[in-house]
Amino acid sequence: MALQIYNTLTRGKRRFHPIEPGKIRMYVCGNTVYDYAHIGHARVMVAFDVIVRYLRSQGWDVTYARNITDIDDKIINRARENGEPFTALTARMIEAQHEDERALGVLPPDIEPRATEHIDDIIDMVQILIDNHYAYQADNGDVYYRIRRFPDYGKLSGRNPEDLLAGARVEIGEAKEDPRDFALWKAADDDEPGWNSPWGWGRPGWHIECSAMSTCHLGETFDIHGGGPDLPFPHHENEIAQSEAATGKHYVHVWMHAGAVRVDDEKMSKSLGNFFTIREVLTKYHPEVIRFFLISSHYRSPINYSEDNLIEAKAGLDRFYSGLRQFAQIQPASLDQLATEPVYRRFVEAMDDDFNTREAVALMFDVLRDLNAAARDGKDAEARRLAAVLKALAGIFGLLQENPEHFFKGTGASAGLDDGQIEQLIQQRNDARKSRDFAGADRIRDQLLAQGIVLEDFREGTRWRRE
RNA sequence: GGCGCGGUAGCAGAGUGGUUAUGCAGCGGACUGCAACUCCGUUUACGCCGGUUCGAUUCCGACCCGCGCCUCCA
Repeated sequence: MALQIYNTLTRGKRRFHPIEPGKIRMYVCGNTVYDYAHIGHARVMVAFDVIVRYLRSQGWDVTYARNITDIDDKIINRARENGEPFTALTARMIEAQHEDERALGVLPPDIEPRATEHIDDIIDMVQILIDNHYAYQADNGDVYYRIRRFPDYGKLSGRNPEDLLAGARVEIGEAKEDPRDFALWKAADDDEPGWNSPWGWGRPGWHIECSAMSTCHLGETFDIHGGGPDLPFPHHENEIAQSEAATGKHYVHVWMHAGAVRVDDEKMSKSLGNFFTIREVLTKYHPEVIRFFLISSHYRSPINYSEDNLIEAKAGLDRFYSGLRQFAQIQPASLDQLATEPVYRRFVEAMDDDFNTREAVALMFDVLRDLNAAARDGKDAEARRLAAVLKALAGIFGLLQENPEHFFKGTGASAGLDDGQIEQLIQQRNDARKSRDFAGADRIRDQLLAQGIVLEDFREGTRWRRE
C-alpha cells in the first residue's frame, strides 16, 4: 500500500502525491515563545518528528520547516509584566524549548524561521494584498484582510462565511469594514516593540507570518502543512486566504492536524490553567515514557494525560528495555535487513496508513514476545536477530535509544543506596541463598524493595533495577 | 445555535462484512527456595433501535451520549 494521509481539507485519507517526485516540503506551526512549552506542544512536536523520521526512513527527501512566533501580543504583555525587553523573554523561551525538544528526542527541523527575522517578507506580502485590494488600512492604522474578497474563505474548516458573520464579535471602536476581517499589521505606539512599515510603526498580525515564512522557505505551493488541533480555524483558514490571494496559487496540498491533549479528562487550556509544561512532566517521568505515551495513540486521536496512563506507558516501555537487557551490544538492523522481515512489511503498511503508530507499536510487542521466547529457549541467533529488528523499528520512532542498564539503574545519584551498596547487598543475599538462609535472603530483598530496588534472579546472576 | 469528531472487553487503544489486535491490570499454569522477569492460557468487547446482507462491531438511516472548534490557546 502506498502512503496515505488524512487531509483536513478534504476530510478523508488520500494517497499522497508529492509535488516533486521523491521530495516532501512540510511546514508545521511551532510555538509562540512567551512561556514554557506544555504537553500539547510536546504532542505536536513528537507527532511530526515521528512522521518526518518515518518518511525519511522510506526514502523521502523531506524539507521540514517549523516556525517560532517570537513577536505577538502575549509576548509583549508577558515581557512588560516581567519588566524585560521582549527579546530577552523570547531568547530564554526559545532556548528552553530547544532543551525540551532534545530531552524528548525531537530532532531539530531543517529550518526554524522566526517571525522577527522575516519582517520584510511579511511587509511585502501585506503590500501585495493591499495592491490587490485583499487588504486595507483602517482608520486606527491597522491593516486588515478583506474576507469578502476571498470566496473560498472557510474551505478548510468547513465554515460558511455567512455563519461566521453572525457569530463574529464586534469590538468597541471597531475599525474593520467587516467584523470577520482579521489583522495583517497592527499599528503600535512608539514605545511598543515594532518595525517601520509603509503603514507606520507596528508589528505583524499572527497569521501573516506563517504565510510569509512558508512561502519564503518552501515556495508558493508545498506538500504538507501541519499544526495543533486548534489551528484549522482561524489560523490556517487565514493563512490560506492570505497566501492564495497573494500568489494566486493553491497554497498547500495536505493539511494535517494533531489531536488534542486532555488532562484528567478535562480540556487543557490556558484559561483553565490545567496545563503541564514539558519540563514539569520530565521531572516525573523518563522522557521516553512520555514519547512512548504519545506514540501509543494515533496522532489525530484525543489523548488523556493522566497519572494512570503515564504509568501504563512506563510499564510497556519497561518491558521493551527488559527484553533488550541482554542484547545491549546488538546494533539495530539496517533498512536492507529489515526489508527481509515480514513484520517490517506490516510495520510499513501500518505507518503508510496515515501513520498508525499504535498499530506499529502492537507489532513491536509481537517482536518482543518472540524475542523473549527465543532468549528463554536459548535460540541465541534468532534472539539476536529479533533484538536487532526491534531496535531498528524503535529507532524509527526515536525509542529504545538508551542502554537498558542505564535505563533501569538511572544515574544512581538519586536518594538512597548507590550502585556499589546495592551490589554488596545482593552479594550478601546470594550468599544467604547459597547457604539456604532464605529468611535472611528475603529480608535483604525486602529491604532493597523498600528503597525502590527490584531484584530479578537468573541463572547467570541477579539483575536489579530502580523502580 | 453553526461546523466537525467519536462512542470497542476492568482500563488504555487499533482494526475488520464471516477467522486471536496489542498493552496494562486480574485470574490459572510453567519457571523460581519464594518472588521478580519471562512464556502459555484466560475473562458475556464492539452506545441504542431499525435497515441492507446468507452473515454487521464493521455498510446505511434515526436516536442517545461524550468531545473539539466557532474566543487567547498546539
